[in-house]
Amino acid sequence: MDSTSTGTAPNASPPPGRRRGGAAGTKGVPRAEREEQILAAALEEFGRHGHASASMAAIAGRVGVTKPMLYAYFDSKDGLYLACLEHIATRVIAAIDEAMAGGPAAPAGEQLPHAVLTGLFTALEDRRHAWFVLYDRTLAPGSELRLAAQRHRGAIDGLAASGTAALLSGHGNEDPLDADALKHVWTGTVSSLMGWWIAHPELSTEDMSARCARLLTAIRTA
Amino acid sequence: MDSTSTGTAPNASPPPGRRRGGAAGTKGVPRAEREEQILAAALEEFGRHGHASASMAAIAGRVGVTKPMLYAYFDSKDGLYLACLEHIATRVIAAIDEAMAGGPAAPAGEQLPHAVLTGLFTALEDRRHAWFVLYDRTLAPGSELRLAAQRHRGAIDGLAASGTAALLSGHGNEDPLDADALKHVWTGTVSSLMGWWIAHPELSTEDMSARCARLLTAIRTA
DNA sequence: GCGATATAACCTTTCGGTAATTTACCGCTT
DNA sequence: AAGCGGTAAATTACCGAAAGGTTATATCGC
Repeated sequence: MDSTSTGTAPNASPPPGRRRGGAAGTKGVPRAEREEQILAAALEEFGRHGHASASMAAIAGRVGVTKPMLYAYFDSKDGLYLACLEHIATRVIAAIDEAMAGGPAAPAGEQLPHAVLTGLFTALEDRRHAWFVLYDRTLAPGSELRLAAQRHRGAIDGLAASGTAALLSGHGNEDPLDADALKHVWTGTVSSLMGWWIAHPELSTEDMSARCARLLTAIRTA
Repeated sequence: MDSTSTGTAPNASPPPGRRRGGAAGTKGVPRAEREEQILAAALEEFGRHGHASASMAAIAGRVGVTKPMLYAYFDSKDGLYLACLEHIATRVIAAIDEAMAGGPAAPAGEQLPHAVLTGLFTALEDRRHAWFVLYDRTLAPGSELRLAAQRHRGAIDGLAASGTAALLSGHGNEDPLDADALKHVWTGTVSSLMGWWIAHPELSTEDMSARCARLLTAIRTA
C-alpha cells in the first residue's frame, strides 16, 4: 500500500451492503453523495489546518477513499478549496440574510448583531471549523485562492456594512475608513467566538447565543 | 546555483564594505547581529505566510544568506519558530505592561483598552505581521509549537483577565466562561485591527490610535 | 594558520498530481 | 435463467517538484 494513499475506510458507511438509488451501471457511492462527503471532509481539514497544512491524502482518508477520487470530482487541491469557499460562503450569507430579514419581526438595530451571531451558530453548529476556510491568512498573496476568498469575504462584509455605518453615523462619524475598520472588527469578533466555541465543544448553540447576549450588553453599557 | 538556496543578497547591507565591531577572528557579520536579522526576517515571513507556508529558503533569502546559516544559529525550522514566539511575546507583554502601568497616570478602567491598543501599535509599528506568529491557527494540533504558542497567548490573556472580569462583574456577571470568552474576543479584536492596519500601510500609529478611540466610544454608547 | 563566518551541492521525505488497471453493478440478449 | 458487455466507481503504483536538513569546503580577519 502506498503510504500517501491512506488505507481502507476509517469512516465510510457501506462496507458490506450495497447501493440503493444509483444511476445505470454503477457500483459504490453515487456521484452526488460522494461529492458532499468530500466537500464536508475538505471543509473540516482545510478549516482545521489551513490550505497549506491540509493534505489531499488526509481528506481522502477522512472520507474513506483514495486520492484519485478527489481529483476525479474536483480538478486539483485549489479546485477543491474553491468549492469549499463557495459552499461555506453561500451557507454563511444565507444565515446572515435570514437573521437580518428576521422570521416574525425584523430585529431592530441594537439586537441585530445578536440575531446574526445566533444565525451563524445555528448554521455552522456541525461545521464550526469551516468558517476559517474563509479567513485563512496563509493563502499565497497573489494566488487565485486568496482573491476568491477576499471576494467572498467582501460579499459577507457587504451585509455588515449598513449596520456598522449606521452605528458610526449615529455618533456623527462619517469616516469611510472607520466604517471599514469596524466591519473588519465585527467579522473578527465572529471568528473569535467561533474559535472559542471550537475549544468548548460541549456548549450548545443556545448556550452560545445566550452567552453572546450577555457579552454584548456588558460591552455596550461599559 | 541550487534553487533552494536563494542567490546573493536581495536585501543585505554589506556587499563591498566590511565589518566594524566584530569579535576577534571573524569575517562577515558578527553573531549577535545576524541573529537579530534572521529573527526579524523570520518574524516577517512566519507572520505573513504562517508556519507551514513559510520556507527556510525564503527567510534566508530575505536576510541575504543561505540556509545552513539558519541551521547554525537556530537548530531547525521549529527552533526558529520558537525563538520568534519568545521574541514577539516578550515584546507584546512589555508593551501591554507599560500601557497598563501608564507613564504619568495609570489609565482608568474605561480608557485602558485604548491605552493598550496604542501601546501595541507603537511596539509593532514596524513588525505588524509578527503579531500573527502568536495566532497561527495552522500549527499542528499536538505539536510542541502549538503548545508553546498557547502558553504565550495565555500569558498575554492573563494581563487582560483583570479587565474583562471587572467589566463583567460590574454587570453582575461572574460566569468564568463568559470572562474567558470575552478575553478571547478582546485578543481577536487586536488581531482584526492589526490585520486591517496591514491592509492600510500608509496609516500612522497616531492615526490608528485616534481611530480606535472613535470606534471604542461608538461601540460603548451604542 | 587558526577560528569564526559563510556557501555549494547534496540527501531524503512529503505531497500534489497522473496513468493504468480493477471491481461491481446494470440492462440487454440469447 | 444464464451470461455478456458497457459503464460508473475506485484502487494501485508511480512521477516530479519543493522543502527541510546535512556534509564538506571555502573565505576572511586577526
